[in-house]
This record gives sequence, structure tokens and C-alpha cells, in this order.
Amino acid sequence: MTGPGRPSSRDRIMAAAVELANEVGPGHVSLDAVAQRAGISKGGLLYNFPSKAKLLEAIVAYHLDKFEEHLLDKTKDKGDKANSVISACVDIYEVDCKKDMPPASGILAALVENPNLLLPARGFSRRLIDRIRSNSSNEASALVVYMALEGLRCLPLLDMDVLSGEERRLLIEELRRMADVT
Amino acid sequence: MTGPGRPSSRDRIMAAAVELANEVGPGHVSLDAVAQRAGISKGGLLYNFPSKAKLLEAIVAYHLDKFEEHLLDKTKDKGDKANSVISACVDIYEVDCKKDMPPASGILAALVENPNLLLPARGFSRRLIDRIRSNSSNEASALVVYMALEGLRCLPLLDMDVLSGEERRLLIEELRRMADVT
DNA sequence: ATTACTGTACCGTCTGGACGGTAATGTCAA
DNA sequence: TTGACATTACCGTCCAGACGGTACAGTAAT
Repeated sequence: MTGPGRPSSRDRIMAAAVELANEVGPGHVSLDAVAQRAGISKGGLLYNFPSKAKLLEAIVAYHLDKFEEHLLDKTKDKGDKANSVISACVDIYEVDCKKDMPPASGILAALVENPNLLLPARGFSRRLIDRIRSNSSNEASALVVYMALEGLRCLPLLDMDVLSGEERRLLIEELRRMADVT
Repeated sequence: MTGPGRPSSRDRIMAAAVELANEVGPGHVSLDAVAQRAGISKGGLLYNFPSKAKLLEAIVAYHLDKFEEHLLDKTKDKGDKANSVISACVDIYEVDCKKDMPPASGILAALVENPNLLLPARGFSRRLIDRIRSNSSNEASALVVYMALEGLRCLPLLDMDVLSGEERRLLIEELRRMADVT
């Protein structure tokens, strides 16, 4: 996504794939359907992404990049207090949910196609946890906050988000409190 | 699973499907492969489960039943203290992980086939949260514990369990502490 | 001439499911 | 007791459709 203006074909294709994953389920994302939704021919799709795996790989990478970018922004704001990383994670979740971001089913579509496509995400997650631990004065509590955030992110992915708005607010508020003393 | 002895065909089929989901990914569970793994013909499989959807439905129901059963056991032990439900959830997670239960990828396989197959799980989860809230004296804190548990359950499902054993112990310990004062 | 596609035709593979058997196990009347 | 029939639990084959991917000729803009 390079600013406003007509998004590039690559971006439109990735967006179409993610939308489809949300609508028809992560297991029914066919290249034909993606091409149609993106307003491009199948030949054109395969010109941009030479295989389905490459497309899904790009989608995973896109998500990770976005997250990293947000994390950089938020931690910059916070200087280098002891709890800045986990606290930034809470912020990011809160922002995403105010925009009510649709669940990142592109990730699931990748998992379905081939579990190895999530290897970069594993690495990312591992490094993030390391940062959180080494940046907090109360590791156990920071880990709890992190895991709760993961739960909040995963459940919608599984189409199992059953929280009311009130519950979500309550939760975020509590997580922020915990992150602040961490 | 009706005690020891040869498991019924239905049970063997369900077990085979879950194993396959773990091994080849939740998107590549074919009826042929399930039948072969279960030591039965494809015709026989379709005799027991008239469609793939019915098979996956049964797997989801099986998981929910098991959880409900464990919950009943554990809450019985605890009498009716204010935090008994959330505390039982922590216990159940701990037990599952000591048995190092493979991730419940049958659930994912169901999601891939048809997201509606998880509707029963949604209802289950919603009712559980209601019980937890009405049974706790500190709702926010109980919700945090619940979400952290969901995170712990979901990540392995996505093949993204990156915690060390030590981290997991630390987490469970902290969750138990939180549950106890909830 | 190169880039970034379009459009169509096609191929091989996989998969869910339908279908027609069949062997073993009752069930029941004569 | 026995023969006739019904039910259960399964086997093995076949098929239509979907899907990923290839090939290739054409085109409009740079």
C-alpha cells in the first residue's frame, strides 16, 4: 500500500485474497476467485505471484511488517521505560480493534495451504517474547498480558469472538493497568 | 471411547482425522486418507459419517463434551467458591499440557471446511464466559486469565507455540495466583 | 523493445460423494 | 430346527467438478 491513489496490482490481489478468506473461509480461497475479486485475470495474478504459496507468503510478510512498524512507532513514543514493549502491544491491539479490523484470516489461509508458511511468524513471535521479557520487571505478569492479547487476536480468527463490547473494554483497561506496573 | 477394548469404528475414524490434521495440516484432510489411517474403506467411513461435514461436526462435539466433563469434575472438587470456574479452567489447561496433548487441529479442520461447524463452540464459549463472570468477584481479572488461557490453547493450534517449558510454568503459576484472588 | 498485463484453452491431479455389491449377524415364522 | 428375510456394517469402484498451474497469442502504454 503505497499511499493513496490506485493501489498496485499486488496490493489489490493480496487484499482480495484476505477478503475472500474472511468470506468463504480460509480453506476455499481459489486463485480464480482471487483474480476475479481483484479485477484482474488469472494470468495476471500468476504474473504477479508465480504460485499460490508465494501469494500467501507475501500476505504473511505484510502482516508482520505492519505489526513491526506499529511497534516501532509506539515504542518510540514511550521512550525506554521498563514496560514499553508490552505496553505498546496493548496499544496496538486497542487501535486495531477501534478500527474494527477484520480478522487476519490471510494467516489462516496460509496455514491451511502449508503450515511452513507460518515459520516467519513463529520467529517473529519468539523474538517479540524475548523483547517483552527482557524489557519488563515482572516477567510473569508481562507474559500473562501478552498471552491474553494473543487470545484476543486468535479467537476472531477462529470465528469465535464472543465478547461484548463492554467486556472487551473491561479487558483492555485491565491489561493496560497490568502492563503499566510491569 | 467406551473404555478399553477395540475402539469403535467411529472413534477410530475421528482419531485418524485428528492425527492427519496435525500431520498434513488442517486443509489436507481427505476422506481417503482418513479411511486408510483408520484401517477402514472409504465406503465404510461414509457409512459411519455420511459426509465430511458430519465427521468434523462430531469431532467438534467430542472436544466440547470432553471439556465440559473435565469442567464438571474440577468444579465439583472445588465446591462453590467464588473463583471455582476460572480456577478449574486453569487446572484443565495444566493437566492437558502435562499430558502434552497434541493441538486440537480437528477444530481447525472443521473451520476450514465450513466456519459454521464452529457455531456450537461459539455457544459453548459464550456460556462459559457468562459462568466465569457471574462466579467471580473480580470480573476483569477473571477475563484476563480466561483470555490468556485461550491464547495458550490457540497458539499451538496455529503451529505457533513458541514458549519454553519454563515460560509456560511461570505463566501457569501466575494464572493460578490470579485465579485464586478472583 | 520492454513491461504489465488480458483471455482462452488446456492438463493432471485430487476429492467428495454416490452406488452397487456382500459377508456376517440377527429375527421370526413354520 | 430350519429356511426366509432384514439389518448392520462395511468394501471397492467410479465419476463429476474444482483447483493449481502452464502455454501462448494478443495488446496497450512507456
